[in-house]
Amino acid sequence: MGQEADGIDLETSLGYLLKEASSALRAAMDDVLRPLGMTVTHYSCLELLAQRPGLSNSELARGAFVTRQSMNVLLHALEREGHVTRPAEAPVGKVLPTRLTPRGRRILEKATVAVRSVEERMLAGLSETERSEAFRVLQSMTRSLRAGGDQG
Amino acid sequence: MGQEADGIDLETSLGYLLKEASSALRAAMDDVLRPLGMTVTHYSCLELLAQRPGLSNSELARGAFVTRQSMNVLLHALEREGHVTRPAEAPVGKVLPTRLTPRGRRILEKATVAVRSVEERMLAGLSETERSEAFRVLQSMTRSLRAGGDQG
DNA sequence: TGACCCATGTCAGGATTCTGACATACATTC
DNA sequence: GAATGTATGTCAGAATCCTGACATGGGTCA
Repeated sequence: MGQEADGIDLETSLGYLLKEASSALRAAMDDVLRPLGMTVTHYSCLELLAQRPGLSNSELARGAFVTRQSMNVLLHALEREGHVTRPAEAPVGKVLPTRLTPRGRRILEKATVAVRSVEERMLAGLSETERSEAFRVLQSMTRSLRAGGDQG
Repeated sequence: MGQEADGIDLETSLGYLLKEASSALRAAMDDVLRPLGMTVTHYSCLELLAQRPGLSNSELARGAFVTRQSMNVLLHALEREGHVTRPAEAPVGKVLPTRLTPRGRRILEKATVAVRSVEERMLAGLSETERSEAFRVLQSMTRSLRAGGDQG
């Protein structure tokens, strides 16, 4: 009610609110990551590698929500800075498994502290049940959106 | 438990989930908007103008989560296509109030139908109480994130 | 009235990302 | 063993967006 055929009320739209929250999160993360010379994609890539060493370029791209090409240039930069290593030749197939260097692991630790503070600030004021509820709802939304994308 | 000082478990991170959901939503909206030759920012701008006619460039930028500069080039494009109109001179100050043309209103109606279908798909499987719960939680997150950003 | 501060619209430059395309490697099928 | 389909890494070009900067208009305060 209140939003007939004349438009979608942005004030009450969950889609708009989702974008708003995501935008605020990105901005907050960028703020705390900037002193470390890192960006959100930077951090995402490193964090993914810490949890699942040996990930390929394509897998990292999917995990960080960017294209293979973007992740490729990022990996080259990280390699140049000595934060990750990739074998010159693929052990099997074309996949070049990427791994963190000690230096990469070190800067990731700093970034993790910063990011965790942001996440805690975001969750401030929410009870434990509200957090798990939000978790389930967000998962449901993502699943439903992905399910429909295959029809085209 | 399970996510001590060695990192943030992306599988259980609400921040990561938020980004994932937002990314899926954007992809789904782009899919249904592409046949109309529109992008998400396009649509956001038109929808904002429909609800609050006379919005300025800067206000539209904030509402669509882009910079003034990006919104400026978008408005020029929309003006060239005859979807919006802006006075040649500012009635007061430097602000140029923007308004939808009948043609802009027409294409917005089509876009609204498409976007509404995406939003309904996203909300499928969620009860009414879950939706309002998600609404409150997302609002709380955004507010908390914004509150801390002013300290720098 | 004048100084100061903030917000706006706009221009130029650079950085980032994406779209499109290609060759290669593995798995599956016949 | 050959053909096909899928997935990967990479290159080139274009589109997009942002950072930095400038001049202008309005409000506040002395």
